Amino acid sequence: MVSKLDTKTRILDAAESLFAEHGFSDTSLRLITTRASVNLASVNYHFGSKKELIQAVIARHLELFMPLLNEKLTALCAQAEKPSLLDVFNSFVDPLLALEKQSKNGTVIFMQLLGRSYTDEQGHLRWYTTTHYGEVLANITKALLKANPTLSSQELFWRLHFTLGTAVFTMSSSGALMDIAKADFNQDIDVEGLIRKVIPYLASGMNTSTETTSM
Amino acid sequence: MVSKLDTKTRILDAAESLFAEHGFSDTSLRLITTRASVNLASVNYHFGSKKELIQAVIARHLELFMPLLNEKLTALCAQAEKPSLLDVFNSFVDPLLALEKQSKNGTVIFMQLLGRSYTDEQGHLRWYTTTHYGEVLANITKALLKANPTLSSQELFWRLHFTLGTAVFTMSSSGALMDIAKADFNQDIDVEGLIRKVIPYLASGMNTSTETTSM
DNA sequence: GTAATTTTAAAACGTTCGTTTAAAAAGGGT
DNA sequence: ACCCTTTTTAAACGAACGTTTTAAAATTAC
Repeated sequence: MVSKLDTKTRILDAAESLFAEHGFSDTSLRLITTRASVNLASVNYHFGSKKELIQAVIARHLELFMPLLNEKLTALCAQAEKPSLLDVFNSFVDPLLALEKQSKNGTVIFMQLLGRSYTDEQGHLRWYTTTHYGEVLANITKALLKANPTLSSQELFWRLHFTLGTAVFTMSSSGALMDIAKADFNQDIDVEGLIRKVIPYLASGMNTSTETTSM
Repeated sequence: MVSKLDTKTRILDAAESLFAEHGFSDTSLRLITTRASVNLASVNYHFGSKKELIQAVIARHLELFMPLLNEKLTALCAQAEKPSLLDVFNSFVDPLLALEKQSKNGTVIFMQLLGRSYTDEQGHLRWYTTTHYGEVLANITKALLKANPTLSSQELFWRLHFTLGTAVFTMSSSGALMDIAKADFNQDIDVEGLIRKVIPYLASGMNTSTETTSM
C-alpha cells in the first residue's frame, strides 16, 4: 500500500513549504513535483486538482491543530476559577508548537497558510473552518468571555479579528522579523519565543478599556 | 499631452482595484487593460513591465499618504506637551482617509496592497519604503517614544510590527468584517469607523505593561 | 504464476500569460 | 501642409501553466 515514503505525503510536504513561501498561485505543480521527486501527473492522480491539493495541505494542519486546541480550551472552560486572558492565549502555544513537529517550520507555515487563505481566495477557508471546526471556534469565544465577561459580543468579534491579524501577520513574517532583530540588536529569538512575545500584546489588546476609546 | 482621461491613469485606477481584489499574480494585464478600456500593449509602453506597474500603483498611494502622515507626526514631535499613544495613532486617520478621495475605497486598497506587498514578494516594498520614506518611519518611532518613553527600542520594534499586522489584516478584510457585523448584529460601520475602532486596540497593545509578560 | 488493480511515467493537450513587433493613428511645432 | 514624435492598435511570439491521455511498471489478490 505504501512505499518507503508515501507519494501523497511527499507531495504534501513539498507543497506546504512552497505554498507558504511563494503563495498558492505562484507555486506551480511542476515546482512541487520536482521538489517532491514525483511525477507531475501524480498530483492530479492523488488529489484531483491543484485546488484540492491546497485544501489537503491546509486540512492536514487543521486536523492536528484544532483537536489539541479544543482540548486546552474545554479544560479552561471546565475549571471553576476564572482564567486570565493570558491563560486563554497561552492555550494556543502547545497546539501551535505541535505543528512544528509535524513538519519543519510547521507553525510558521500554518500561520502563513492561514493568512494566505484569508487573502488569496475569498473566504474559502473561513467557510471550511466554520463548518468543520465550529465547535472549536465557539470554545474560543467562550473561553475569552469567561476571562473577560464585560466584553460585549460585538466588541469580542472585532477584537478577535484584530487578534487574528496580529498573530497571522507576525508569524507569517516571522522569518524576516527574527532576521532584523538579530541584525539590529543581536536578539536571538525562535518561534516559541516569538509566540510568547506576542501573547501579552494580544491579551492587552483584548482587554482594551472602553473608556480610553473616547479619547 | 493629455486626453480627457490619461491612459496611464486609467491603467493605474483599474490595476489598483484589481490588485487589491485578486492579488498581483492573479491579476492579468489583459484583465487590467480590458477594465481600463485601453490596449494590452499600453501597459508595457507606459510602465515597461507588470512589475513596474505594481510599483507605480503602490508608489502613487505612498506619495500621497506619506507626506500627510509626516506633517502630522512632526507637529506632534514639535509640540511641548507629551502626546498620548492615541494621539500618535490618530495621526494616521486623516492621511488614510485622504486616500479615500484619491480613488474609491482608496484606504482599504492601500492597506491591502501593503499586506500583499509584505507577503507576495519578499520584502521588496520594505526596501522601497525605507529608502524613500525613511524619515517618516523614523518620525513614527520618534512620536511613539515620546508618547511612551519607557519603551525600549526592542520592544518598540516588536510592537510596531504587531500593530502593523493588526492594521493591515483588519483593513484588508474590512469588507468581509463589515458584512459580518451587519449580518450578525446589524452594526453599520464604514471605513473611518473601523479605523477609529481599531486605534484603541493598537494603543492598548503598544502600552502593554511588561510586568504582565511574566505570566 | 497469472490476472486484476493501483500507481507511476512520459508526452502532449489546449489555454493563458507577459512581452514584443510593426504598422496605423494622433498630436505638436514650424 | 509638412515632418517628427508620441501614442494606440492588432497580431503574434515563446514560455509556462493545469490537466489529460496512454501506456508501462509495480503491487495486490487469487
